[in-house]
Amino acid sequence: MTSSLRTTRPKPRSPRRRYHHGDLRPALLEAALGILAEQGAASLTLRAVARGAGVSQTAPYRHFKDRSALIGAVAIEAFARLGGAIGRAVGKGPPGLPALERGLAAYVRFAHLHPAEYRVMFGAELAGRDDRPEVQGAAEGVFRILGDGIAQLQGRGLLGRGDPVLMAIAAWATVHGLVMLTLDGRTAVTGRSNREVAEATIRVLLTGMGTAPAVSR
Amino acid sequence: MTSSLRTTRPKPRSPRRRYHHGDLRPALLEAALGILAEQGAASLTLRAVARGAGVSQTAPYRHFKDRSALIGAVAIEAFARLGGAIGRAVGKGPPGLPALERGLAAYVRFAHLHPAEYRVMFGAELAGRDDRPEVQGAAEGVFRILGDGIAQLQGRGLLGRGDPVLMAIAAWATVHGLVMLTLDGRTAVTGRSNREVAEATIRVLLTGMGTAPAVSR
DNA sequence: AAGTGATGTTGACGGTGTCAACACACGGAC
DNA sequence: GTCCGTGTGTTGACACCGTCAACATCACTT
Repeated sequence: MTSSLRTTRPKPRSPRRRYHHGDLRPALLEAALGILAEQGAASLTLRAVARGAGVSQTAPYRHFKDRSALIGAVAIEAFARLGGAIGRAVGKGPPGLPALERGLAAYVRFAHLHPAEYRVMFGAELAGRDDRPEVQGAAEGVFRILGDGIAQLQGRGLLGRGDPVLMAIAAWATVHGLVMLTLDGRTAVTGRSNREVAEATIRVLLTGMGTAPAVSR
Repeated sequence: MTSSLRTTRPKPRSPRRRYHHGDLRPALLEAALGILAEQGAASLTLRAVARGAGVSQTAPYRHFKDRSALIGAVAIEAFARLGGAIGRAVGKGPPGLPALERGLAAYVRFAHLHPAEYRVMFGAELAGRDDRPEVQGAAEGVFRILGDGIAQLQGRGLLGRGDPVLMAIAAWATVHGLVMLTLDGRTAVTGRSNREVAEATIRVLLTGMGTAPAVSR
């Protein structure tokens, strides 16, 4: 439950090859991030992570129930960092609609900087599981930033009326789809750059939210 | 290259267990669709498809270079059906913006009706491969419907100005993200129904495209 | 009638997730 | 200080997967 990457290593007591690693869980998550960055999401295998931590292939089972639990832990960390990146982007600069735009751009930038991690966050392994509430919670944390911001802007009359939750979902769907299409190389054939595509898409979204009659509910 | 599901079986000559299947490729694709519908995309394995067609596990290699080629063939078929569904929805009813809205709704409906197939179309196996141009082509076919429609509506002054390609990408990204989030159950916690979510998102999108200053280019 | 190329099968290899049984080592109870 | 229990890591094994090489079958040409 504590998660978080290594901060202070407990006991590097003996110098060489000891039977117990002593700090395996963070080491596994670290190895997972390394694999994601260097080899991509497809190579994120339980055995590869164990190898990366210099440990036997079944050792991870002492810290993660199964492969998808490890994936989930990685996703939770990544969601937290994504939320941090968005929060920082929103914070530094003028408030209001520009802040919302900076937040959305930060979302897209994070995904483009860490494509493999983003794929893990929204990959098939974690899709549609009502177990693993912690992963859902981490995702909701990011979503809440968006929803709160939108509700606030609505209150100041800077966005159209309507259910802020539905509007937040629409915004999330837009940036998520944008990220997925660009990450998958689906927009490459059009000759437009990722930057152009992102700017145009966010502009359409902001325009739509600005004057949207949105929804009856 | 011929693809397409079984239309006329060539020779069911001998009644029982013959060495050569005689019509394997379509049978494999049929089996793949069955697995997708009944067990989901995760179970779409080469061996399972072979079992489904009642054939040895390596028989598919006579018709598909590797697993991802089979996946690609399934995706191509699915893209074609998606395009058909969109075209039909656009065709039946009044033209103009309502037609665009019907097309977008049909896109979302198709994905919700065939979630496993949609996951295959946009799954990690096919993501970001510049080989397999046929899959890219099939996806482009659907994209072109959208782009042409948007350009046409722009010409009639029913949509905002700007690069129609970028606007089409924005629209595609929005519905794709919408589909992904709902398919993955990510919007379930908000308590909003898929229908509500889809309608609100499409409304925001249409509003954004209607008056969007869009893009300099 | 011969044989040739396309189509299926058999057997095998390495890789993967996962489980059961075993080995080690740290910490508290006496 | 010794004993031992529990958490942590290892070994060995199983089933499943994608893939390849070698072999079997069969329809069609000549």
